[in-house]
Amino acid sequence: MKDENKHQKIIQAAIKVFAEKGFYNARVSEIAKEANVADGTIYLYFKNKDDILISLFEEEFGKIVENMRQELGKEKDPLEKIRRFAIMHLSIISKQQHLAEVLGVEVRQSSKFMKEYINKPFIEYLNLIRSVVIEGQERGLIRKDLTPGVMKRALFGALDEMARYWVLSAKKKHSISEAALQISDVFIRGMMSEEARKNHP
Amino acid sequence: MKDENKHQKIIQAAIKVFAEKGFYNARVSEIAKEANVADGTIYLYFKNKDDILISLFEEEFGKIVENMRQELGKEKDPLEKIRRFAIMHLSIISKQQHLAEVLGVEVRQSSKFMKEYINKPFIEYLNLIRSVVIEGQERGLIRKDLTPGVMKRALFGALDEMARYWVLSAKKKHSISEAALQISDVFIRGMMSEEARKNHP
Amino acid sequence: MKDENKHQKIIQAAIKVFAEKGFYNARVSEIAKEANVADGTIYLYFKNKDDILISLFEEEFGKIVENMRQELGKEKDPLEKIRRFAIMHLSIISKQQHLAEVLGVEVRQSSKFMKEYINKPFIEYLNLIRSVVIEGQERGLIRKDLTPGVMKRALFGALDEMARYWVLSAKKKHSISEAALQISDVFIRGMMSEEARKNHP
Amino acid sequence: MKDENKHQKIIQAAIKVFAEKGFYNARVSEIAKEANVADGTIYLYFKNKDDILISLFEEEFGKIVENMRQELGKEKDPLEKIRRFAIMHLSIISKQQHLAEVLGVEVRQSSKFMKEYINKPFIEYLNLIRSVVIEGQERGLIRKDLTPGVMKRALFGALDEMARYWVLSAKKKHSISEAALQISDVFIRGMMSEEARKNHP
DNA sequence: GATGAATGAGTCTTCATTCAT
DNA sequence: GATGAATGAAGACTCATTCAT
Repeated sequence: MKDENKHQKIIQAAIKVFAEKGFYNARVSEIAKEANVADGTIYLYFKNKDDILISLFEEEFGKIVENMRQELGKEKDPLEKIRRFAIMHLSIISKQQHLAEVLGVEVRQSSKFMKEYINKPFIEYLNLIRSVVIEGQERGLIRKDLTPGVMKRALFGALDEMARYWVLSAKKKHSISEAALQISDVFIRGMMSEEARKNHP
Repeated sequence: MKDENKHQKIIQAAIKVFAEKGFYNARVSEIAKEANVADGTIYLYFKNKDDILISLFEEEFGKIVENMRQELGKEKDPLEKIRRFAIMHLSIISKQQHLAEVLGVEVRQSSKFMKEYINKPFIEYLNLIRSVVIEGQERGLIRKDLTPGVMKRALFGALDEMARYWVLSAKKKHSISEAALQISDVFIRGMMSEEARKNHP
Repeated sequence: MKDENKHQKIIQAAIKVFAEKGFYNARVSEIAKEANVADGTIYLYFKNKDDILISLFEEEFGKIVENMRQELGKEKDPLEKIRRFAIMHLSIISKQQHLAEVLGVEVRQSSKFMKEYINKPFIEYLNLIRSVVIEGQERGLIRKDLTPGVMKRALFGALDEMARYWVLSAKKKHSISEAALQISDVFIRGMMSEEARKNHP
Repeated sequence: MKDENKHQKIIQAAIKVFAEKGFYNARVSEIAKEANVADGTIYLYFKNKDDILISLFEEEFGKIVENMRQELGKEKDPLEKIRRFAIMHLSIISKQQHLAEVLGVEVRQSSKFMKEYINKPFIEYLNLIRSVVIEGQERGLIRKDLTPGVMKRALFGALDEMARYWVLSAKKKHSISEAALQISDVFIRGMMSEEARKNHP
């Protein structure tokens, strides 16, 4: 497993093919072709087809999580962090549609076995929101009656459903960034404490 | 091809098996066994494996949509309707976990061909929310700067992501109905107009 | 097995379906439908699908053999008998195309097991020619160096190949009776003894 | 998909298995076993089971047609060509019995779809006879009242029926080459013009 | 390391046949 | 006898994975 470059080429090819066909309808030979590599070569870099998906997740999603973490670090206000999260999430998706499709779609359908592997970076991603919520509650900006674990899923789900629609629809009616603003706005207003409301626009 | 009862038995068996294994890992023979029916019998009631999933959607999701429509009809206040929607949605899911898994998971991964068939009842369901939002805006209860088409996906996504977690997690930490209340509460507060806020608790 | 009428209805339906689809591509259910009979009813009159074909042969081919035998009986001149055979053979085929297709086509492809049953009436039919040839040789009208067993197959094959073409071709270019005359003429001239040639036109 | 040798091995195995069982009773797995190849390998060289038969025809029958064409080219006398044709036809069959069975039997029963593909070399083969007849007529050696298209089928049918018998019968009573001589003799005498008769033995 | 031809286990689907009504 | 819903054995074909070159 020397050639890091070939590893990447296969991952990128897999993203494309998985996005187009879905994991189960994707053929390993097609990924190989897309990567300009022989079928057998795939097995020098990955244990099996499942492993391609798992690696893809860990690596590509890992980058996104790291990216998002850094971006949120730049903002101090927890309520603003929520807006940033929404905007960035949908921006990532609009920039990497294929990857978004794979992450969004295949997270759910993959067999129970795979879920185990896939969930880790996913939960880490969700917990970025959770931390923001907790921080907001500690600072008195977010209502304390809201469960952070519920909010993280609600916000992620809202954004993600929007993203799925946007990725799959050909027409792209709603501007994706406008959607990000609206959704984050509803969450911010909905979650903010009475106290925060007085100081916020 | 008479026995309506057998059709249902197969659908129910399919819900269980699809929920457990996912569509692609489900074996037709396993559905047959679960339905106490011979493999071949399946093909007296369904064209092929895909057709089982498609029928399942149209029939079972259709019932849910109808149910929800009637339930929302009983409530007059649009903001209350949102709460009801949330509560009912998660209540349906907690009562029909297997079905929820199939609907939630397979909607996304099924091949593009199937999506065509599957989307119809799904969009109808989403549009129940959209109607409520529009109604709320017309009555001045919901901010007019929010796009109904964005809100319907945001609310559905929030609830659905919560549901997925709840269905898949073994421990069921968060009460699902408590989550429904929190999520609907955030959406109601987040979407309500300044005017409505004065009259609402 | 009382209803002789139903037995016939099934045989007739089978002739039609076998002719259209061939034995292996014919579905028992299709024969049943064509015969206006339930699938299961077929098995009250026939042991299995093979048995339909075997019975069909024995009965329908049997009738033809009997018919031909009588017709040949009316003619005294062996050489004329050959002409009659040719004309009648192709006339039967043009009148019962479906049956002809089944007899002609399925005789050959059916499994070895079936051949055993099917061959009997077929050989009987061939032997009608053989008898004529022998008779002709005894009367000095046909060359004695020709083997009757070879001639019977040659004449039958010549007529049958012509028939197959005629049955399968849509356009029916060559008149079938004209073909019968030409073929029998070639055989008569080819087989007749020097002696006979002097007395024949 | 390189190995031309493997393609041939499969074709040869198919000839054997089709001859023994017939196309419909032949199992792909049996052909694979006979060819010392895995089941799946067959599908690297052929699209499907039908395609094996079609390829078999085009390739093997093609060779025979070419062979016969060259052989006939060596003979100048049209009447002699007929004898040669008969002798060669039955000689080919006696040398390649399995192939003969497949060609002779499956030509007729194959589904209408396949016929399209199969007929081409077959018609080409028949037209070798047709050309000889026409040539004979032009040279005044064959009676002009005979339709070449009828004669080609008659001669082929006569030989083919003989061949079928010979191939299928265990005992091989009649010598096949003796039969070829008798049949061609009958056709030659039967078709020759009065003029030719004077000059011929 | 790279290749891609070969493998063969695994599955959907068909359809002749049965049998409860 | 007649029905036709139900059966389940059987087979064509696919495709992830291997391994000789």
